[in-house]
Amino acid sequence: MENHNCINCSFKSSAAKTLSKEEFKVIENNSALVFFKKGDIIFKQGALSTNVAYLRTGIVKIHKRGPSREKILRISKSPSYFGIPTTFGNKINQYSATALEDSSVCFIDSNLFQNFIFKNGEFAYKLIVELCENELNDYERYANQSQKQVPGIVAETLICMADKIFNTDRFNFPLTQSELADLVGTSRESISRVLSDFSSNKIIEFNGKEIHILKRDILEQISEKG
Amino acid sequence: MENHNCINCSFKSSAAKTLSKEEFKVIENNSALVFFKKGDIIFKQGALSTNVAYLRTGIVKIHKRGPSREKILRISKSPSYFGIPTTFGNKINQYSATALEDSSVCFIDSNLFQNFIFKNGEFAYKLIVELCENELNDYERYANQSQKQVPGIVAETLICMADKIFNTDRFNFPLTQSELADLVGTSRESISRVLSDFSSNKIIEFNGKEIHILKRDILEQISEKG
DNA sequence: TATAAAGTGTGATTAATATCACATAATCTA
DNA sequence: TAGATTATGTGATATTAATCACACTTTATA
Repeated sequence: MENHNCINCSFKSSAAKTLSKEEFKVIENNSALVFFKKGDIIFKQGALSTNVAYLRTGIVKIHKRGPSREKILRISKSPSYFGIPTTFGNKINQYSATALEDSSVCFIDSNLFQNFIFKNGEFAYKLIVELCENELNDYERYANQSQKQVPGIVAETLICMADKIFNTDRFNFPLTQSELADLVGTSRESISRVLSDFSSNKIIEFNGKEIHILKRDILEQISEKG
Repeated sequence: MENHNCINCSFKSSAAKTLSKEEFKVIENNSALVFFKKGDIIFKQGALSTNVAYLRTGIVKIHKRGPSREKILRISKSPSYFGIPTTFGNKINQYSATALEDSSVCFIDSNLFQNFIFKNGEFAYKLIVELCENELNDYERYANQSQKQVPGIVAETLICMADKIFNTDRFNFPLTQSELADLVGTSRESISRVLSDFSSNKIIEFNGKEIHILKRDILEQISEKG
């Protein structure tokens, strides 16, 4: 559970490392590397999906239309696969992916990918392990968030971002407050109030885009209390 | 996405079918079939996990301690695997499983299981597909529930149970109201009130344990509205 | 079968947060 | 750089559902 690099965790590229150089070349030669600007849609819910997406550089959000609004399911930073469930689980994308920073994505043909799974047991096994870790992580967040109040979830999210995406307590926040609301499942206004509150209590510092966690212990306390 | 047989969907045994008779015998001979009574704990969060659990008969709940209460992550009916993520994702169980009805579970040694993945690409591939479907289903429920109010989630849950577990609109409800509260993420009292309300409006009929969906269209409407 | 334990129903109250309304600030874009 | 668009801050109000309290009912168990 240590290799994760996103909120609610996409899996890392460790599976890919089990391929030999030759095998990896086959993948490289048969896949398109595409660059996306911040804000660009990488793939869209409802569209046909025939490729596995592998994030080489950048940060993306995985999101899905809910009954009344958009829900951000996870945020994933490179390197990670992020299109496997939607490609192998269904012919039609069940969620969208959008670049939060300039990003590059390798689209691997799903038949090619399937071939490697068939032929390379170790590769398949690592994929399975990573999908499992992913699921455990979903469960963790799912169990937490349904029992916490807004300040607790926001605190948890900030800590998680610092630890799993940026590896520092000071970073440029990749989301608007509306998006953060869609991630934690609350309203934009509530986010604004919670952040103001954290800020006026000197728990965090933020000016527009940059977040600086000043009192991590208190933030953790708020997160644990709910 | 059609093969599912649980709420928020565990995967079916289709992967196992790709094994030859001989291969399947090896698994059968090296795994223990254990019977559980309603209410028995099958495995427990925090315990060491060295087996993959395959539900042969019965219904189980997968649950996890949250910060303030228990959260039911999914309900799974046979036939299905339900211990893969916790076995391959971590050495320690990240969630518990408890029998909701008398059940029988086949515990397959994880090394043996891993062996089959290594050797049988088709088996591995089907497992991957099913894990992916699982994840998409989690996403679906996750996106829905965070945006619906209690009556909407309860309506959705009842419909889902009727369709995916019992295949009929009249069934013995496998959960207490407290458990249903832990599943949908609300309080026991709210569940009681919502069910009373549905009942007095003749949308459902229920006497203790038996649920009968009388007006499915209205229930669906409530579910969609939120 | 008596007694305990677990589960359920329902009113009153409280608390959290959604919603509405609008002001202000930042940022795109022609 | 002007004007438009998008993002944010904040008060007032409404609403949903949590919590508390307790009666009642069903189910276990000695």
